[in-house]
Amino acid sequence: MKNQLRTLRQARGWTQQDLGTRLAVSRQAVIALESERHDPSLDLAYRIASLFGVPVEEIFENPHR
Amino acid sequence: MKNQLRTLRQARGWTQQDLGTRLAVSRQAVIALESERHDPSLDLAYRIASLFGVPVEEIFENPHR
DNA sequence: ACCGAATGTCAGGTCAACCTGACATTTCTC
DNA sequence: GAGAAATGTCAGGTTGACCTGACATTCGGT
Repeated sequence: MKNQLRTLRQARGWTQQDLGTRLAVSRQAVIALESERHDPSLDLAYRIASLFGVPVEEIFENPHR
Repeated sequence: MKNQLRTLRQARGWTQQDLGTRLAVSRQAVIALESERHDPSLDLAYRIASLFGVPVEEIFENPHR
């Protein structure tokens, strides 16, 4: 699923480890999300959206319409 | 995670099987979601939101912030 | 009260989304 | 160019979100 995670992280000047810590996930999980090998759980998607202060749909593109 | 799935389904007059078919998931998956034993994947959450025509956050309550 | 439809539950399986730890490669800074 | 930091990759493990199939219970219509 296409997403804006790397863009948002870099805009904050955070490392992948920084982001992982703030989201309470591993660095490898951040890599997998940024490289679009994993979709986040809904709960993690909500944590990400809250952290960046934008709606989930602005970070993870809804592939259904 | 608290959600409005049962309310929305019943408002449409659909059975759990009807909803499962429209979402391409099993009837048992619908039961698990309605009874809040499972959170949906982000992709399924998007399918649900698109089916009912409302934002994801209106169906599944964001527990963060 | 009966019957069928709807709902709920249980057992057992698969797979993707997480995890840790280790190592390789790339990029930044001096 | 050397060292450190950041990024990427791999192996192997756990768990929850799905699956099917079977059976039990509850509800609605006649």
